[in-house]
Amino acid sequence: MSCDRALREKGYRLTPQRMLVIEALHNANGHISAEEIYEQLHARYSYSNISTVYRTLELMKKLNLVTETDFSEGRVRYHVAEKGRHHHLVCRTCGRIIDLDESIINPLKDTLLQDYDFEADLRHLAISGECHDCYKEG
Amino acid sequence: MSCDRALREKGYRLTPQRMLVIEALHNANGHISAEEIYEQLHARYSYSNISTVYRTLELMKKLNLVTETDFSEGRVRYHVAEKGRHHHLVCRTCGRIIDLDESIINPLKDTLLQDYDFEADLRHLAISGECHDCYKEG
DNA sequence: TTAAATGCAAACGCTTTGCAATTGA
DNA sequence: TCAATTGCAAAGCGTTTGCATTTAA
Repeated sequence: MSCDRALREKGYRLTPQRMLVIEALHNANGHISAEEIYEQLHARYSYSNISTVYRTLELMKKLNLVTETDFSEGRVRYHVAEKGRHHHLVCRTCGRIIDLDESIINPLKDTLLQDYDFEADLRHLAISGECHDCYKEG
Repeated sequence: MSCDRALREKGYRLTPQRMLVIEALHNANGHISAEEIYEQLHARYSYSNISTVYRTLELMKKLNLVTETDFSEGRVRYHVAEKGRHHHLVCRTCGRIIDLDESIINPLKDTLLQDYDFEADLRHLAISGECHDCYKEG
């Protein structure tokens, strides 16, 4: 279901600002920060505000329409939930981000459930480390 | 090797402030925040400052004497490296933290290295989710 | 003696909030 | 109509920084 409809169905208003935030999220290739969303919003709607972006993102998180990932950059990045679950390998040296399929993590998820009775929420994991090129040199 | 000696050997001074920061880290049962370290430091050394705590922690991170873990609390927590590597399951509902042995994560680490040529830094992973008691009720 | 380390106060960067004005349904 | 939403400005919070002063070695 589209984010637009999801908002409406829960009784929330679909304002121009919210539409543009949703559009920025969808157009983003990869993960996008609140600041970047705001830049796009502001370019098309100059009398808009970053607090609206944060409020919209908070709402969308609550409705499970976006997920939040912390790449340890001092700010958090957002991603539309419906684009699928995947994970990230973040190279601490060159900054490269390698996408990782959910299936790689599933064995761990299963172990945690069986051995620890813990239902892990592994929707967007960012694993830090070093990529091949960088640790070859280090 | 003790943190005190490690600092000395690298040519850094062992100030009273640094000793108290190290002591707070060692006495901490589990993970401790900069603010909590500062409270202990300040109680014994009233003319001390939180910026010293941050500077000491930064130095100790650089020397691999402490590790940093983000429990998504809006602040980061520290832990002496020599106390051993372990991971955490954080229940998003009741806040309970379950310690997890490193060995649980090793298969994933191996997979990432073999399949992705990625040397993952999994020294202190915090995995969010729900513990048995909470997801039984949810 | 002197470079390293500290205290202080101010700045920083991301995020949140109170409130009056606006607006979607 | 009128509660939901917004813009604005200011605050909040953890963390960092510039600089004069102090201090460990």
